[in-house]
Order: sequence, then structure tokens, then C-alpha cells
Amino acid sequence: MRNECIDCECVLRSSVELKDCQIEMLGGHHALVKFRKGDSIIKQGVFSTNVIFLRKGMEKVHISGPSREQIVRLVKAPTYLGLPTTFGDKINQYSVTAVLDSEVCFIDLGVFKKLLGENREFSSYILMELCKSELEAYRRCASRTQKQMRGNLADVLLEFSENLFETDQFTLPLSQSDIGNWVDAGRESINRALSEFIQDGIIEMTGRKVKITDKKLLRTISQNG
Amino acid sequence: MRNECIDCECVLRSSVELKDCQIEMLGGHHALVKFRKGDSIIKQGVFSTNVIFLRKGMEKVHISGPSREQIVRLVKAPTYLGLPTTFGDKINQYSVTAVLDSEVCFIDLGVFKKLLGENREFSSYILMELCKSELEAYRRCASRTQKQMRGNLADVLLEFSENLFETDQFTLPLSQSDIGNWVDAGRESINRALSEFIQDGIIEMTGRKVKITDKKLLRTISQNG
DNA sequence: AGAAAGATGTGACATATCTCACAAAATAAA
DNA sequence: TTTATTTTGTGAGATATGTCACATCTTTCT
Repeated sequence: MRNECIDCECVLRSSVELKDCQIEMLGGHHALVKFRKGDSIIKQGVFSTNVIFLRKGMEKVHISGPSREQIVRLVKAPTYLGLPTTFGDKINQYSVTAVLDSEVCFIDLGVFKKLLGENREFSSYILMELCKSELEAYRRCASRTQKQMRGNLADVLLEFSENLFETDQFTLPLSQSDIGNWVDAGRESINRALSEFIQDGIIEMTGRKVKITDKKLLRTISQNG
Repeated sequence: MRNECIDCECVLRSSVELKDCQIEMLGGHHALVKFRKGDSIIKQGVFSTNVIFLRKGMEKVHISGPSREQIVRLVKAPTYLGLPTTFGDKINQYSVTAVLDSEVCFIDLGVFKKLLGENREFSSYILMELCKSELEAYRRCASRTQKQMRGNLADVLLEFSENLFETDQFTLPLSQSDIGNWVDAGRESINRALSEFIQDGIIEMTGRKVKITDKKLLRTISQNG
């Protein structure tokens, strides 16, 4: 099998120096897999001994709540997925589903841990990522509950345009139901709010294609709540 | 200065083997400080180059949200505090305030990082802690939004009795306002719900002293929402 | 002790969202 | 192409909580 890790633009290469022998090791213990939009990549409750590196695509992270499934996060490549599973009981603690066609690399957990132990730079990178996630979760919690729906929806649109797609024009990778789920609102409320945004000239929409036309106002809505 | 680390029941000793020279190093670069209930231990936005190990006590972790301060977590000793600050820009990313009298150990960040690099067992312990926090944050988010107030309040009471104090009788370390803030509810709602719980024979209260008398029912309320 | 600040009870009312109910579109499957 | 299935668009009514307004109580500070 050819060692794809050598060409991989993964975080390992870009921000962390790996020794050749370490790349070699990865090469021998991974599996590159493609997923289509809508496919489940990680399923909560299932036993797993892999870490997953997302090479291409975008995924929603969701966790089963008391009464329904809850989207807690949207991530885009490149990033690692399922780390919290790694260090616990090897049971996936949440689910990850592709919202865009994706390419993913399954890495053997043992190899991953070995790498962590050998490469200090790498382990501190992972540590940092985990810290960021935790903070992000806290911030999101505070926002979602203190703002009302329009503010949260504005946040989502800004998130898409600034972090996820990095353009003012993009195609929503989530249904209105999913967006509602993500921001703790009903589908209908999201729908109505989107209509308002269009009428107020903040965005234009054709199907799921969105164009942000008044980002300033969108920011205001995001802030005041 | 006497090396208190040698007697410290801290996580370093209990779950991770440290070499004598490493304990020595800690001893030379730390400061033990006592805080009284209500004192601020970590203040969001302030520059800091310390990791904090909580030896005794209980703290609330709060973060400034769009419109007000939001409690995101309650922690008890022994644990580390302020890790997310550690690996970022050295600015505290949230605040920590004592809700009970506490004893805390300020550890020099450099020393802490050195330890992380040298002791694989220790760094994997920290990694694990971070993973747990992240998951906990996700779960909490899902719960808080999907359950209604009574369910969340029940959760808080169970959290106190099962994780934080580990008894069915305890004294609430938070005001009703704080509890409300924590579970995303108004102070008044919490007050009314507590009265209901008392009337339904689920708990008894004298001032802030709580005694859980029907834990089974409390669990039911926690679950159904 | 006395004053000031904060914490707790409780009522009445406003309101942002949820929920239910259907119809029209758009996608996916056959 | 036709048939299912999933999304989206809108209305009307129900409701869980928030908000405001006071009246105790407590605790803290001077």
C-alpha cells in the first residue's frame, strides 16, 4: 500500500514536525475512506479503536440528549475527530455525520498514542485543540441561552461565512431543522427568522444558497441578542 | 520553604508517579494560597502564567456571555483549574470563584509544561481530564436545552448529592440566583420549583440546608424533563 | 447595635417560542 | 417518469418562563 501520509496535508505535517519513521508508522496503520454527505462516520455507543483524521469535508457532531439528538458542533477539515473516545473506554461518546462529501483517515489508536508519547510537539498540539474545544463549548452554551433566536441564527450565518466557508456566499449544508436543533430553536422559528432576514435585506437566498449582503447588521443582531 | 508537595494529596501523587526530582521542582515553584468563600481565584481577561491546582474546596467556573456572566460548571477538589489558559495566549479565558473556603496551589506554567513533557503518564492524565470536560460540556448543553426547568433543577440537586458532596444532606453553596444562572432559569422560577419539591415531599429544606428525601422521584423528574 | 446590602418568598402579566396542522416544493428512490 | 420522502412555508393557539414589583428575612459591614 502506498503511504498516503507523505502527501497528506494533515495537521501532522503542517504544524508539527514528524520524523520519517513516524510517518512510516502512520502509513502502515491507517485507512483512507470516503464518505458521502449524510453518511455516519462515528456512531455514539459503538466500540472503536481508531482516531479519525478528517482530510476533506465538513461534519456535524451530535450527541444524544434526554429527548432527542442534539447537534453540538460543526467542524471542517483539517481536524481530528473522536478524540474524547480515545482516552476513555473506547466507546464513542458522540456521533459524527458528514454534511458534505468527506475524506477521512482512520488511524490505529495504538499508533496514535505512541505518536503522542514520542512527539512532544504533537501532544501539545492535541492538548491545545482540546482546550479550544472546551472553551468553545462554554462560550456557545453562554451564547445560546442568553441570546434569543435571531441572535443565534445570526451567529450561525456568521460562523458559516467566517470560519467554515470563509466567503459571504455559500450553500447551507444543514436543513432548517438541523439549524434549529443546533441553536436550540424549532424549525418553524428558524424559517420565519430567515424570511425576516431576507426582507430586511440582510441576506439573499435561492434554495439553500445564501449570500450575506449586510454583514454589519447581521453582526449587530448577533450582538444585541 | 518547606516542600508541601511531598504531603500534598494532589493528583500528581495519587494517580501519577512523579520522580523525586520532579517533586523537588514543583516544590521550588509553587505557592499555596487560601481563599475564602466568595473570593475570586481566576479572573477572565487577566494575564496569568500559573496553573492552579485546587487542593481543597469547591469553585464555580463562569464565563462572560453576551449579556451577563454565566456559570458553566461547578468543580470540587482535587482538580486542576485554568488549563485552557495554559495553552493559549496566557489570558484567562474564564473566571473561577470559590463557593466554599478553598486551598489552592499556584504552579509555575513553565514547570507545569516541563512536567507534561517529561512525564507521559501525567500528560495523558491531563489529556483525559480535558476530554472529560469537553464531553461534560456537550452533555450539559444538550440537557439544559432539552429539559425544562424542573428537570434541570433536579439534575443540580442530584449533582450535589452524588458527585459534589456525596451525601443526601448538604448545604447549598450557591444562591438561588446562581442556581438559576447555572441552569438557564430565572431566580424566581428556581424558588418556586424548590417550593414545589418541598411540597411534593422530594426534599426538605432549612435555610440552605437540603435533605433529599425521595431520590427516586427526583430521578424521575430529572429524566422526563 | 444599627444600617446597608443581598437573598428569599410570591403575585400578576407580558411574550418569545413551541406545538399542531396543512399545503406546496424540492429531493431521492423506484 | 412516477412515487415516496424529506424539506420548506405559514397560520393560530397554548404555555413555560421571564420580568417587574414588593415584602420579608439574612447576612455583612461600620
